[in-house]
Amino acid sequence: METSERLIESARELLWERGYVGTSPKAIQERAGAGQGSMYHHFRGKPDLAEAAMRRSAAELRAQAEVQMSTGRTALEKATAYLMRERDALRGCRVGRMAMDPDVITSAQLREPVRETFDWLTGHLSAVIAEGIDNGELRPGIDPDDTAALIVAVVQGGYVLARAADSQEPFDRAVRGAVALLAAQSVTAPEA
Amino acid sequence: METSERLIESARELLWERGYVGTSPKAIQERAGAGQGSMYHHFRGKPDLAEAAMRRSAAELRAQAEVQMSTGRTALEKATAYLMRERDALRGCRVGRMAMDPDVITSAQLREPVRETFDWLTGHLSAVIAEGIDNGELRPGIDPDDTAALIVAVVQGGYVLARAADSQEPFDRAVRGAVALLAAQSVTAPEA
DNA sequence: GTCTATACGCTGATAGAC
DNA sequence: GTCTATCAGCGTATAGAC
Repeated sequence: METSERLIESARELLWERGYVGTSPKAIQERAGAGQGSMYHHFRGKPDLAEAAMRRSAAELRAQAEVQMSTGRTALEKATAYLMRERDALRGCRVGRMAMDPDVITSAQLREPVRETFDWLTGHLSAVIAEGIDNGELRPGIDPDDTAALIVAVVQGGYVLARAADSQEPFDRAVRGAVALLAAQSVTAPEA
Repeated sequence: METSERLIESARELLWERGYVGTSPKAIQERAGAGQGSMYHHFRGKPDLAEAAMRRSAAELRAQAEVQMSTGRTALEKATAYLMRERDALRGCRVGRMAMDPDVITSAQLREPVRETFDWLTGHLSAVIAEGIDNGELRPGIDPDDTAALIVAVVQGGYVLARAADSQEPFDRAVRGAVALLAAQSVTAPEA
């Protein structure tokens, strides 16, 4: 693999494990097996390399979400497929984690890929819900945008609970809780 | 205010703004108006001071949650009161934020107050839901533990969405989405 | 209790040789 | 493209005077 590739992949891993503030250029170089000069030849500095790494992780997340959201036939199946995808809750979300980093959130350059990703994700889920309502599959009482935000938030918040507990369990519970409440909105299941 | 108090309060603010990895002893001292020696006289080091600060924030969070969960009469009112409490979504949760910090999560000493807090919180919400089901107020189809985890996760995940978007809106949407789905579980509102 | 002095490795770069 | 200096400042303390 090329040096520039290895730097991006190393940055992706370290940003996932330690966040932006907790990741030093030196650590990235060591993991990539590259020297100082090499990194500064390919990238202007830490923010540039981090942006490249974050954009790649964001693209990966979108690709995965697209698979899940085209996995089911009904809106409920699609939303459930997104929620129930297997996730290592203790590792958390490569993209969502960045939102908690002070230096990412105060930099327009670094926040932008994060913003785009969640915008895209909630937008697509909202469309799925809206279609389900139009179909007559879901009760019209729920708001598509609110419900989409809820779904994405449950996953992101589930990571917080899992890491606090040092256990996958609260993540799985939160997701199951959301799936159960959504299922009750199906017109074919009038009772909870 | 005593020096030791000022150190704890400064640490609380900085941990909230910048996380554990992003907060240096020096920055805490400067904000507290205290010297190096002063801090190391009152605390053994950064982890000790951080633990004191986190335990105080955890106690504060529990006290607030107790107020909200005794605010309503019915289970639905209590859960809704917890969800709808006014929150500055862009600042996030003082306790939940710590769960994303690599040095907190890998230290038993620092993770413990975070674990306790979410344990306590989900436990109490679960009891509220269970009581609502026993009362006949809520449909018996939902699991109290799963639903409690969902409620806590929505709030924590809402912070992620808000910070990613640099806007309060997605947080409010996620919370409203959760409130709407919960309300549909009330036996007095058979339809969504 | 608080202060200043000292220490050593790390952070995030730049410069210039190869 | 990659490597090895070199750098000023920060991070996280410890020691000892006052």
